[in-house]
Amino acid sequence: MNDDMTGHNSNGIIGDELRQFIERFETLAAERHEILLQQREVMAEAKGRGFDQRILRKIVALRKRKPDELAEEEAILDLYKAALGMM
Amino acid sequence: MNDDMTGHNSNGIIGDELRQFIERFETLAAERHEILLQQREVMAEAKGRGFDQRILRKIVALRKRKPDELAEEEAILDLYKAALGMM
Amino acid sequence: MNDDMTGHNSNGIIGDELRQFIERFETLAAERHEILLQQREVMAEAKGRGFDQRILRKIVALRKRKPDELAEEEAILDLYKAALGMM
Amino acid sequence: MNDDMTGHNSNGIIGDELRQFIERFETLAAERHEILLQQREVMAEAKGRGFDQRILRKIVALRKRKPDELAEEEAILDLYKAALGMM
DNA sequence: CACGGCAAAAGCATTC
DNA sequence: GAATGCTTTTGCCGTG
Repeated sequence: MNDDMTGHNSNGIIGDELRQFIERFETLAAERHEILLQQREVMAEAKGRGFDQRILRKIVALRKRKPDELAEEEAILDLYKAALGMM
Repeated sequence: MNDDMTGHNSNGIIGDELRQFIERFETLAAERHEILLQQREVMAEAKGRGFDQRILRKIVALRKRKPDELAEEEAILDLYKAALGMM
Repeated sequence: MNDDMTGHNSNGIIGDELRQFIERFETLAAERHEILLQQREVMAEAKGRGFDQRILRKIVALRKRKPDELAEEEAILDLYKAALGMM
Repeated sequence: MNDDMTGHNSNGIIGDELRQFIERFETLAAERHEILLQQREVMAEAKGRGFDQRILRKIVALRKRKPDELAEEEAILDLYKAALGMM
């Protein structure tokens, strides 16, 4: 903004340090975004090969979860369904 | 599915309670949907009067963000100055 | 902004009409938000009665879907699981 | 689970292809997570240098929104004028 | 007018 | 308990 030496603005030593942290952070954010786009590409390619993207994501989510937690949730869901006469 | 005489497919007290929560939730969801339809009507009417729906939605979005942003902008400036030891 | 008669700003006839559409739309949006809050209350109450909110939402989602679509998706999911040796 | 000799739990060509898409996706997800950790390191380092993490994140968010908003603001103004027949 | 893609909202879990 | 990031859902739009 200006180049005075008062330190009362973002061009002082403190400001420079702050700026560096922010820029490092933003660079990493950009990389993350880049990878996100690559993930979309993978999904698009899979779709092009005839797979159902929605279900692929379900599979990925399933693989990430602990088997016993998964079983637990299934059990409760069945319980509720039974209570509602949905089975 | 069962042989109780309540006329509901729920099984037992728990099932009834569960069903009530779900039905209340679904009723509210239906109301929300109803209002959504009214919003579409407003948009359709505006369109009939020669306005561009896309633009209207942008204006609404902008108006919504504006107050937040003003407040945020102010807050951030103060925080920023504090972080730089300017206060 | 001003009260001239050029029609070149948002206080002319056209501007008034535009404003009315926007305000009607925003009012409806506020109502929708209000109902959303009520839905959250229902869920909170159910949780207080010992039900699992996450699974309640799953039930609601299940009830909304067409049975045959549901079966179809289940089938594909099982197919993929089998292909991956997850069963 | 099966008796093929590939050393994979996949069943058949389709399973292999499916597995590849999923693993590529998961690898990218892991990379994304890795970068997230690096972002946290940057923040931690900044904190160690006396900056307030909450403020830093706000600044980043503000910087991110700014360009978008400027562009949008401009666009909306033009659209708005067009909608009002001012062009 | 249905359908799929895309953008925005909301729910959920996690982290600080 | 506030805030961040991720996932899922929702709503909108263009195309066939």
